[in-house]
Amino acid sequence: MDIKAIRGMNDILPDTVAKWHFVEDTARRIFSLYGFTELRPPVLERTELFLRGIGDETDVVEKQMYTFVDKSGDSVTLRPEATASVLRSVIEHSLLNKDPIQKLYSIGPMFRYERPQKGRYRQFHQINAERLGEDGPLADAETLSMAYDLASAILGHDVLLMEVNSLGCQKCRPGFKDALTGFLADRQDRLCEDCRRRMYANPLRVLDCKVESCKEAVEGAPLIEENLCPDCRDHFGAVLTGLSILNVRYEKNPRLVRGLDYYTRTTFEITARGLGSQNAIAGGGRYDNLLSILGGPDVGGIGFAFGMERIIMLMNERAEQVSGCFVVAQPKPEIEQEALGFISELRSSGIRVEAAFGKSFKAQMRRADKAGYPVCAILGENEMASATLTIKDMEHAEQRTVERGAALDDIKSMLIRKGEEK
RNA sequence: GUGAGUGUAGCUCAGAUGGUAGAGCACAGGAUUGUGGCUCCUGUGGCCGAGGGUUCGAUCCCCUUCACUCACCCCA
Repeated sequence: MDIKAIRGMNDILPDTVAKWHFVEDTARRIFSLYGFTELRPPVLERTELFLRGIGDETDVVEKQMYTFVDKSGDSVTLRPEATASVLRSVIEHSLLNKDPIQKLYSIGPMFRYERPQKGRYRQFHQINAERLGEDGPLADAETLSMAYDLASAILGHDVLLMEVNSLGCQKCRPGFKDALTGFLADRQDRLCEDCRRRMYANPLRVLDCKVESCKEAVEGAPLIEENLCPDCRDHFGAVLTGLSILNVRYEKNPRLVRGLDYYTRTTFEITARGLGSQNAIAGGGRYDNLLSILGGPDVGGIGFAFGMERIIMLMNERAEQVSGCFVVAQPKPEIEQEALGFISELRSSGIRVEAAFGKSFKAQMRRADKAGYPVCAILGENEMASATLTIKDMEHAEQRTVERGAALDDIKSMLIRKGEEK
């Protein structure tokens, strides 16, 4: 086989798909508790959308997008994140005119052209939530709480850390940026090469640098929290109060920065232990200008993205519980045909049924065992002759032979009993 | 884009100073001609990542290349 999957694009094989289902089901359940509904945008959008939405100087846009020209000559891009697409859809369909508050989630693949490593792939999957039309800080608190509920429902609280920060708004951030740049300029000889470059493009990033000399140089740098305007300061304080009321365990991290340009005020990240260096399983924040940047109404929003691969790596194995009946038939044409009829009968009444035609008796039993079927129905020459079926309880290795007409009900009640035991 | 590591059976990995390979698991069959799991026996399965060079001979040495992994950058 010389054709392989494209680098960074992984097959999700049957033995892990139960985890994916669990994560998706949990998200749908929890999000609906918060009144969210699903919106499914396409994976391909006009490139322009992301240039405007994400910011054309961000790494994502500058070097990570799958962009190409389609047959009509338009530049199109596989979405690197969902927010821009969801907002485009909200604007295009005037959803905010129908209801000024929109609470939406979406689940699906994203694409970024990066070097793959643990927890980072070129096609990856996100669960995305957007809450539009509420400016109040408690909307932020609820949204963060929803993200935290999802993460802890899957992993428990122990491995999680929720970090929160405020990035200020259009009024107070520029002043802070200048102050920070000035501070950094005074000690740029102690900064690493990357940071000297970042200092002007995105000075907030320098605060987050892992290089030891940078960490030292940055000590005593102005903190955003001390430079927030009164409105932003009040907002941030109320968000934190809300989180406490909601019993969300969080830590303030004044160095927390986001890589996308559109964030304002509240930002947050949930990290988990055990993931290596890509340890953020969810991240997001408020974006009060993004709707209008994309040509929509001047309405604020807050949202987050949740990395499915990352959380799935941390989950324990989940075995699918098989409930159903495996039909074992002696490998002779007339017996197998009789079995096929019975199989169809079982299936019509909603029971999961499998058989393995043409395999030896022993091989059929082995398959039934390995697939985890709790019950087998056995049809051989004796049963054929006496119009009976042998029903075997696989867990207790007990079996009995019953009239053909009673077999269906017998299997049904046995499965119900076993279902209740678990 | 940068750096490091690794490529041998479906999976996890051994292997020899150069003489074309082995284990465990998995799979198939048998011991038990109509009964799974446990045990025992047997078997299938490998262009030793690809191309080139050195050599009588390369899976092993040299060069190139590709892939994967981890890390940096950045992010979910």
